[in-house]
Amino acid sequence: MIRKPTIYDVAKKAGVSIATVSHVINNRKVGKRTKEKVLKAMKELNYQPSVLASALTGKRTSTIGFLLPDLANPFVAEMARRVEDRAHERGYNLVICSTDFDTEKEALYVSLLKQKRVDGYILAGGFNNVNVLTELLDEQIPVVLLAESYPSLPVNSVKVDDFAGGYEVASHLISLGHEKIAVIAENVTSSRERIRGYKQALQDKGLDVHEDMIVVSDSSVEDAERLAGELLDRSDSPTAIFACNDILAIATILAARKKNLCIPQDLSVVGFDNTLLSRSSDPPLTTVEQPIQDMCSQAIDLLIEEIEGKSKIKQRIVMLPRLIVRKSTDVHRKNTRME
Amino acid sequence: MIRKPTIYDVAKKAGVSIATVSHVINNRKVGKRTKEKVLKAMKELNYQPSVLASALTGKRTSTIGFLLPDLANPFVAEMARRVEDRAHERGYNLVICSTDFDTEKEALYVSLLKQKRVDGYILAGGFNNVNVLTELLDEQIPVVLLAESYPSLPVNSVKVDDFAGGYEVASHLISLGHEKIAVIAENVTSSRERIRGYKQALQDKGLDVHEDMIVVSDSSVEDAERLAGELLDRSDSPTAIFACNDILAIATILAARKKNLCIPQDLSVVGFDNTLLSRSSDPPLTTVEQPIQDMCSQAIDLLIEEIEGKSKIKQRIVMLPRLIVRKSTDVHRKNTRME
DNA sequence: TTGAAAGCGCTAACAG
DNA sequence: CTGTTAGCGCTTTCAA
Repeated sequence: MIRKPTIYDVAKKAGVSIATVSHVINNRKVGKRTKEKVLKAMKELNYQPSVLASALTGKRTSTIGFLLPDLANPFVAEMARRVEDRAHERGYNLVICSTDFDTEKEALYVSLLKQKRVDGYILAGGFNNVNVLTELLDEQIPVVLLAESYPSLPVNSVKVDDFAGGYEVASHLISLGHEKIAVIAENVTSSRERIRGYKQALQDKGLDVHEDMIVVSDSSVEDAERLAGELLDRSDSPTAIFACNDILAIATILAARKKNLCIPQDLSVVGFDNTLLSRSSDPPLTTVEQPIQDMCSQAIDLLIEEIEGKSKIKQRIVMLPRLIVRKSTDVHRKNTRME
Repeated sequence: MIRKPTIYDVAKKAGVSIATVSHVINNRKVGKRTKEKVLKAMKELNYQPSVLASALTGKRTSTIGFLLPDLANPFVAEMARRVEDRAHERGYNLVICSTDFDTEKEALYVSLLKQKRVDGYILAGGFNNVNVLTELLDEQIPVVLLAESYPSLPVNSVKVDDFAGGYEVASHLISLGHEKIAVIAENVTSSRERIRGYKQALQDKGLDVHEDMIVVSDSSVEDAERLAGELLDRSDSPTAIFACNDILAIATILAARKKNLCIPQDLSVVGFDNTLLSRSSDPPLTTVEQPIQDMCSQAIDLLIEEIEGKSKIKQRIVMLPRLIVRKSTDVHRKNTRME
């Protein structure tokens, strides 16, 4: 393997010192003529500066650590894509780590990324390890939370108003005449917020909240399908189910299909996230759209401001979600399932 | 920001030289007692070696560059997840770049990753820039192609037998009585192979191949939907459509739905990849399963063997796909659309 | 404007 | 077994 050209090679070829080459790399004041010589030498040698070496002297690595629960989840994958796009636009690379909501993995990956000296972190969608987060904050390492937030911690975050989302979903269902509305949630903050919104809507409309109508899944399709099935088997089964994300909603539909229930006639189902899944499912899913693109750009922008030291004030950005009504919800028809 | 402890700090605290510390880090022969002292010092200081510094002296960065077409594609996202898992198991991180099949982005990202000295590359699913690939190979940088291959180049690759997949799909459709079978493809090698298989099956069954029944999309849902629509508008419209991936198949279904065609009664549709989409769609999609997990582990393992210099013989691994028949295909009923 | 030289944190001979 | 020391490729004073 042939050795890559270094700054010394360029310097020699251009007949200048390495300091001068360094100056042109970082385009500082250099004589026009010398600059040209250096540029020419760089081109001829096909020289590419080593990020490692320059980072070692204190400069940035231009890479961002992106921790997320599971890349295989379409909503998460789409976030990743948007984050990546913005990061690249700004000149940063992304190293991605799926944590599966596992606090140990979270700690492990952060530790690894620290050794690689990433410039900052985006923690997305359900980062559970508060210790690690606090540590990062204490060490003044740039962090922004995406699609979640820790109200008690001074940390940048970007998310939708999950409470409002939950509220809208429940209101929609109630306006359709549903009263027995179950919820399938995940064990993450955003789900909890959505549930809060759901409860608030019920109360505002004078309906009772039944805690046993709220179940928490481990985020897998299988588990959600099982839970939905159980819900539907109850004597007092719900006429509508609010799934806290589209995958859970799809699982719910699969469960209902197994029991020969028609959607939306026998059961209304609402998802969350407006992923590709919600358009392709049968029937197309009523769901809640998050402004993913904006959220992700903002998150990266916030992070980079902090990395580049341009701002020190922490921000909590909350965007508004939007209910998208498709075919999986309909008016509740009394007696429909009384045969 | 407090300075992170370095090897010098550990050495001083343990009362030994930095060389000794280095030895215990890379666990080489060190006296039991001294080793303990060093370990203790490291723990107390919460010391973490700098990957940058050690990489600068010639060691690995333990990070792999992963170029893929688009993370937002569910099949690609799932590959990414599997690759990531295996990479982490083996102690490597992944930096991910979506190229959108754009040769310039491909070149740009590889160039950036070179500057960061990643140890090797996984190029997935449609890497078009042969120059860049050749360059990598010439520089003896470890590379493995995932879900694609360049038969003419000496490079490791792992993929399914796309030809066989296409052959199986077409055979399935033909056995159902279809004769006018269209194809919606992407402009990538795997699609071309699948088309070859499709053509072979037609020929083997004594059917004519009509090139105008094969259309190529730009991989977006919108474009595929448009193309499918056009196909269905033809006077001599197909009774079955083979979409070269599940997203294209979903788009086809959407297009058919718009024209009030029932699937599979009026039109059979087959996808490829067996993503979550194919299970959740309506009707559930007949599709071809790729052994993603195996492919991805193998790809990483191959790459790491090469990185760690354990093997120099290039391999081309081809796995067998499996047709999964669901509800989107049915026997062709003559006259169905003759009203 | 340009250059000499001292690091950045670690590894790897080479000595002892 | 442990320590000394010369780099790895680049940035950055400080002089010239």
